[in-house]
Amino acid sequence: MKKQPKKPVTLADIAAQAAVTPMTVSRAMNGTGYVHVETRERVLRVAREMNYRRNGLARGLKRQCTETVGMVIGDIANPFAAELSRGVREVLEQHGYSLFICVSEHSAKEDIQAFDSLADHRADGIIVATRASKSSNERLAELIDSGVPVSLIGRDFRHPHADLVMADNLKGGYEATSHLIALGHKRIGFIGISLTEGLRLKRFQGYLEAMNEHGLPVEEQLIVGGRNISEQMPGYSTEEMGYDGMAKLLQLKRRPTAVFARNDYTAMGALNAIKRAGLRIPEDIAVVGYDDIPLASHTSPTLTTVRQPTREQGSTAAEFLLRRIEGDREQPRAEKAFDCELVVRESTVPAAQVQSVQNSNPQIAIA
Amino acid sequence: MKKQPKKPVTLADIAAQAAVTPMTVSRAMNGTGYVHVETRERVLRVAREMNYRRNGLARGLKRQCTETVGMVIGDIANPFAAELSRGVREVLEQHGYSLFICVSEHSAKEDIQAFDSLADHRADGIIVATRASKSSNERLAELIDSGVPVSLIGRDFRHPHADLVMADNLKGGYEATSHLIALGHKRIGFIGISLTEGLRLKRFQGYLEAMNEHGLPVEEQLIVGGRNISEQMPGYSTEEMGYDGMAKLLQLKRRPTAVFARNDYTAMGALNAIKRAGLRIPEDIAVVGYDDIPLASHTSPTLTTVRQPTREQGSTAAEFLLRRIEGDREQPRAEKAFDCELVVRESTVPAAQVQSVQNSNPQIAIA
DNA sequence: AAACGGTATGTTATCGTTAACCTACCGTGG
DNA sequence: CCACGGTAGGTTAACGATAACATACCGTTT
Repeated sequence: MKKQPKKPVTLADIAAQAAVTPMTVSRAMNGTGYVHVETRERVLRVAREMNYRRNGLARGLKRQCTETVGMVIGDIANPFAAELSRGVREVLEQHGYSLFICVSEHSAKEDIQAFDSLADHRADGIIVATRASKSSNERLAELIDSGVPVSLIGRDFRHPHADLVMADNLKGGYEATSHLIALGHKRIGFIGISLTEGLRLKRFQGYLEAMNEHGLPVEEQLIVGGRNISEQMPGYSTEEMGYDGMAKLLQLKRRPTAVFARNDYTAMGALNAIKRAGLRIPEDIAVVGYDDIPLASHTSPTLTTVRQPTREQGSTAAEFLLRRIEGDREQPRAEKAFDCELVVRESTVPAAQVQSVQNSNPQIAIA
Repeated sequence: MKKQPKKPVTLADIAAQAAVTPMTVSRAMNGTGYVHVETRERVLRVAREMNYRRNGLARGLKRQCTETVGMVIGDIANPFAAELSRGVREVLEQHGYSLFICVSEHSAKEDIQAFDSLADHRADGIIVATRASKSSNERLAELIDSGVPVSLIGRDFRHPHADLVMADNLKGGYEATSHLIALGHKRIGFIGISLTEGLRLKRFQGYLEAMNEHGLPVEEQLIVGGRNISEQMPGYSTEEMGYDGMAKLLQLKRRPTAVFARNDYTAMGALNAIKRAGLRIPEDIAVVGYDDIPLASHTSPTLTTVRQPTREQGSTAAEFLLRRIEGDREQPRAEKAFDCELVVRESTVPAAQVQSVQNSNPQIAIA
């Protein structure tokens, strides 16, 4: 009895061996309908012996669902995206769905490819956590219009039938900047403006708002990006953006006394640039990051940053998506914005003083 | 003419609109067979108007291939895995395959779930880059036996019909340790032994070999793991392992003068523990990591580490897999081990002296 | 004894696409 | 004028699983 690995085993093969019809095998495998105990056991035994593996294509085709969800992220190495995906997976797993992740490397073209690929393979729904762009938004709208359930995370794009989860980054940026202002800083730089996003970046708008509200002038030369060569920007290259941007700021005649970076990687790059220049943090320059990635509490000095409830954003997006998959696909958009939380560490306040800052404002968390 | 997003558009729908048969539509969409130019254009126009999306399930079912490859990784946030996946994607994309990534969170159970999920959905092949375990190896063997092309990366498991790509970590561990020995260190610790892997970890064996070869005693108390609570170990928790392990070593009466960490995250944790203890690196304790993740050149001090050609491992695994998918699935195993390269930075040699170390051994790279 | 509901199967048709085969037309070269 | 090869398309039958329906047998209940 030689194995013939050429042709995969089908229900019909098992049925022949077990002297029943394929339908009975199907029932036995899925536990649906009536099957005599002995029959079921015989069928399952044969299936195991023949190393049967169900054909998800045929199954999905007939059942019109694959119990599969796709997630598109821009950078697989980004701890923020990683944490999102954990939240997503937690929820999906409880409901028996598999998660397939597609990486777009922050390119709009590959974003679209990922959408298409997932839609073609009839994922039951798609979670999108990449940066928005005109072309990808358009394709996304087509998908949603054609009935594919979609849930967006932190994506600046709204559609009446796509759910949306995000963090209140405007407020986060505002609080980060206010924290620096409260510490007495007046010349505060911003690192991480990119060409395509321009000024729409919410955490940057929060920075502007805080500056304006406290009557501080916003100097254009204190607002820097990276080299802006390409849009491709994995984690470690945003770190370069931070390094280069900080280097630019350090060359100014009147350099800033504090900087707010678009994310923690960028902030880490800035930390390095400052240290290379022989300056002290936070005494000479204070630094605030964004995201509170795990590494933020392990840099030296540890990094003051803004934490967004990352895993919760993932799990909420998944819950929204499942509700849409299993309910009405045309139901109105669900939307949820999570509050951010300032986490004060040594990059803005010397270790010894951290405690007192906390007491002055109970809103602030200390790590 | 209202849209009916309920039922997705099929070839038959387009055929009706364009006054041809579904077969002609199929030919027009795929560019196969003869189709009159005008017909093709009419068909394509109708398809676009109707927002047609091909059904990959039906297509895959009929064609017996999905042009899809699955990849299983243990930790999505691990830059090493990220870089592997980039290598994989590069190659797959050139050949028109999509990549779906499944994350197992370093759990054997979820490893198996990922395999099953990918096999069920009839991925044309699977790339596995998770840690080996008994149960997952068994399931993997079943899959391979049933004809699914599988390509393994850095996984200590061999099968006659599964290709294997890895780095020569034995040699890497040997060279890292030898480097420390050459610098005059005699008491060298190892951080990162885990309960399940035990002593099979190749880079640890390299450590042992180097110590023995140079006549240095291997002291059991210098070999530490982390808290070993769970097997789940994303990047930042291996960092904790490094911190905790180093803390243990620092409490010894006679502490080591150098440590070799199982990977860069672990090494970063060790760096932090040493700095917290007020000791200098490398003067008091030298540290070597493994993997050369992007952050390794941005820590302070920068991290001496062992670089493995990561992206190449990914692309080679993908090439092996494609060869198997498109050729004979029963072809004998291809196997390739990549050489590692010691990268000397400040955590073992003070910045000023790095140059001279390089000259004494042209094998060593300087970053 | 007929009717009924529960149990255990078998039959048929279909999901959407495409490989394989078949038909038919056209112009051209022998 | 016919055979032939190229072109343009249609027809049929799967791919593998399962929903929907049909069958058949049992033991009860009325």
